Amino acid sequence: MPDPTLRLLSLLSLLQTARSWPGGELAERLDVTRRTVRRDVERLRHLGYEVDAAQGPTGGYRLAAGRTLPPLLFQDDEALAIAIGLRVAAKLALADLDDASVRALAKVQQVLPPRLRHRVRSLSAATSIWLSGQGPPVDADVLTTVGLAAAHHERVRLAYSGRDGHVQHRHVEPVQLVAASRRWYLVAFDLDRDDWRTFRVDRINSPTPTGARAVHREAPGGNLRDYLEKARAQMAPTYRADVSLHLPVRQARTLLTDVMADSTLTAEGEERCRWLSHSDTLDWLTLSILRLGCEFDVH
Amino acid sequence: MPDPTLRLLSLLSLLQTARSWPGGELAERLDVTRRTVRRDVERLRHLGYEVDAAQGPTGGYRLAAGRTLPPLLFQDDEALAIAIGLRVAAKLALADLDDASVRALAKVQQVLPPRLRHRVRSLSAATSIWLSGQGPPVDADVLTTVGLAAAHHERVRLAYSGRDGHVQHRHVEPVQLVAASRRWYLVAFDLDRDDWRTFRVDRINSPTPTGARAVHREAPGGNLRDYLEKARAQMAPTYRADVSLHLPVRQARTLLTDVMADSTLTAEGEERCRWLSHSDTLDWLTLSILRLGCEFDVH
DNA sequence: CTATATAGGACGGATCCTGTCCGCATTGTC
DNA sequence: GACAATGCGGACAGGATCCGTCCTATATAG
Repeated sequence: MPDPTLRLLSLLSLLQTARSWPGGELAERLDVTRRTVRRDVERLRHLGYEVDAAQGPTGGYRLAAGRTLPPLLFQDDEALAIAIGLRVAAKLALADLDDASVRALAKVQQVLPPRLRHRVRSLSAATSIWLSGQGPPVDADVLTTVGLAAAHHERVRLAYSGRDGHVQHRHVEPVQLVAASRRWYLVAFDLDRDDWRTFRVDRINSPTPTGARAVHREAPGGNLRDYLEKARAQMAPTYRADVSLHLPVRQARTLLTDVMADSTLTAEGEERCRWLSHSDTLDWLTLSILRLGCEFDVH
Repeated sequence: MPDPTLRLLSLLSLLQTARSWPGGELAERLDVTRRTVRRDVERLRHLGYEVDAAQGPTGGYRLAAGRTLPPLLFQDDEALAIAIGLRVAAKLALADLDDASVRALAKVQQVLPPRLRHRVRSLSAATSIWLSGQGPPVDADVLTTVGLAAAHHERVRLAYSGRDGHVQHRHVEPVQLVAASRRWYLVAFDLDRDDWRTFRVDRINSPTPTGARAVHREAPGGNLRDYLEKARAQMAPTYRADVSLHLPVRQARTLLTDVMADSTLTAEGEERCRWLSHSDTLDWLTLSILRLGCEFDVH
């Protein structure tokens, strides 16, 4: 192990196995002296990674939470678990995490050794069963493909199914993925229409990056944030709910944190509260309420 | 940026953003010459990480899938997404991933900066709603605590609820987490009983590592694998199902990959198949079948 | 008290790293 | 077809770094 960089990475990897390592054992594994191990630990600390050390016969080094997130080194099966977990997280489309899960998934999948790729596929298929009925089915591969294209500034050809089931072929420049009310949307510049469009990701099929670089464009309406807000409003919910929940308002608030965005909750006495919400699918609304597992009156 | 190790990590981080970086830009960011960047890329390749390079004016470097999984560097929100995804994955208790998700989760949580910890908590609470009814509720914190203790070889005190709801306090040395038929089990040495025991994790409450190191013991029955097999058999399913599914056998097999373990599937003509399965909860069985969304006859 | 841990200073020789040259190959654009 | 921007890699030299080998101090479990 002649390269100090490789040795530091190995050291990080060892420390991440969540057990305590005596310096002597580390020295043996890394094929250096104990003094060098101490120096390496010092370097890790200097890089912002907190290494706890315990003295005495039962002592040793272990990695702790520091200011900075250290580079994470995973085994094959752990990486697999992460990929699967992220696909599930992406499907849930939690508004708070927005596209972070897609970015992380793209990061992992980009470097996933080929031998693990097919296992992700099959495991992912297995999990998808348990998530059916949890909102519209979004293909994680489609998500990462268009998400990566947006990051790469690459053009993409895709098939888009309209409401009537008619399939159109589009040539677009993806810019941003947005999750809103448990749906994924893609903001992109439509080269055929020569204007900005927002696509529902669950209606996108077989997106293929063309390899051509996207032209840098002025954000739609001058400001991407504003445009996204407008787009979200346009993807407006079609159904509204106005129900009285037989729950104390505080309890309801905790239970509904996930769907609270754009909905209001007001107290109706001690034991009840009123919930004004909306969604674009009826299923979703009823599911949200049923999951609370309490009595309710519909207004 | 005087330290070559830190620079190499930064380079990895940049390359992981899934876009193409020209050498000049990297040189500027890392505050070195282009020649040094080339040398660093060479070093990364030598470490087993595949770096694609494209020549010409639109060229640049980007990270690709190699033989080895590189150290992954995440942003705060990406790490958050991973933690949440893994908690969900752990809850689903996929047999194929077994304890890989728990190990990965422990790895991430161990080094998660404090500022992110509470966000994991609240987001996790939000997601748990959508997973209710997906098997018995397992607290991800309990999982990682006992999982870490097993890895650390640390003793743990815990409260264990028996079938009758009676709570017992135990002092154990955790050895191994096992997922079987969508339940988590902990194999541990019970210090009070002075013998090996298998605990259902969903019945464990408030586990606290004592800090005391676990004594190295001979595996129960001389072989941990065998013991686990026996334990799984003991945790035997109480309910059996014998149904005819109105589905071609091949389609059923794909849909049931996740629950196939310990169940048999045989063809009954072209359009039907017969499924013999078992589970320890009735809910689970019915849910499994209902999720298929096909007609079925119960024998 | 003793054994075993971490912590860290001092020193010297070997090694490595980096910038600056250089010529070369490849590719997209004008 | 010329040009410019990109990647590739050899050679060299001065300076920085690294690492093993001493050393002592300090904390902790048994």
